[in-house]
Amino acid sequence: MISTSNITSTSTKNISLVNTACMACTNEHCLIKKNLKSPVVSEFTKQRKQIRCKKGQQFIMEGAPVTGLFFLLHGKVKVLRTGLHGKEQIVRFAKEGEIIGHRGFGTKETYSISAVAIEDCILCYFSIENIQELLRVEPIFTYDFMLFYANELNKSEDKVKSLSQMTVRERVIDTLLYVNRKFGRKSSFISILLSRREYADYAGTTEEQVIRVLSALKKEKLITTKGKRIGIVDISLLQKEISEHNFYLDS
DNA sequence: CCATTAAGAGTGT
DNA sequence: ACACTCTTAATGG
Repeated sequence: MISTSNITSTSTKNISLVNTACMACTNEHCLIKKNLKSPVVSEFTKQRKQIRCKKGQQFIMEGAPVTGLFFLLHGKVKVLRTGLHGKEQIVRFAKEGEIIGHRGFGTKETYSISAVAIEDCILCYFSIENIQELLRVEPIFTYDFMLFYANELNKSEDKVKSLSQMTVRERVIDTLLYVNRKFGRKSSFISILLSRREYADYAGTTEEQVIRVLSALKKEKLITTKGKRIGIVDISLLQKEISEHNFYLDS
């Protein structure tokens, strides 16, 4: 679950931020950072624990008792649920500023999802007791939190729709647009490294299907590839292909 | 630095 | 889904 073992991060890109205080944090989208002007929230911040997580490391295990809530300070994470046949379904990807583990929170006493780092990560962690206390006493924060939940619910309903109504090709395209929107591009390639398998796990298909759709898109000059990297050439054509079916989602 | 090996991409059946 | 080839990344001398 929570990785206590934290090998001091070595070679990989300087993640040398040591105990970045919330005050100095640059994640403007973080719900805590956003509400720091509240003295209650600011005081609460002292309960924060910082956890480092290496690429590939799992820090939330589906089915394990809920202990707290994670805020992603740095890095990228995939959130997944193990399907009936042992297949993993990627529910969403997360980047800096996002909350992870919120679903096992409330009535549930175990996490309903797993979370694993797809890059070296730094996580901010708060125990469930601390968060609950904050939610009880600070309505401004609670309100933001509620908005966040409402939004999450929308997205997951949209995801269900896309999985059940789109063709494989459309789902792969939808996935490409989603990661492109979320992580952006760097020198004409989507700035995240995902295996074809991971694209498949998000799109709800198999690795082979993804590879085939990708090479078809490549032939049609809609995307380019270089190893694992994928670059979108004609984003509007891809969007069009999905929006024509009225399934273009902004999740 | 090069050579070996492992992992992942891509394709045909 | 499986088997196979090819490419690229990781490892170790």
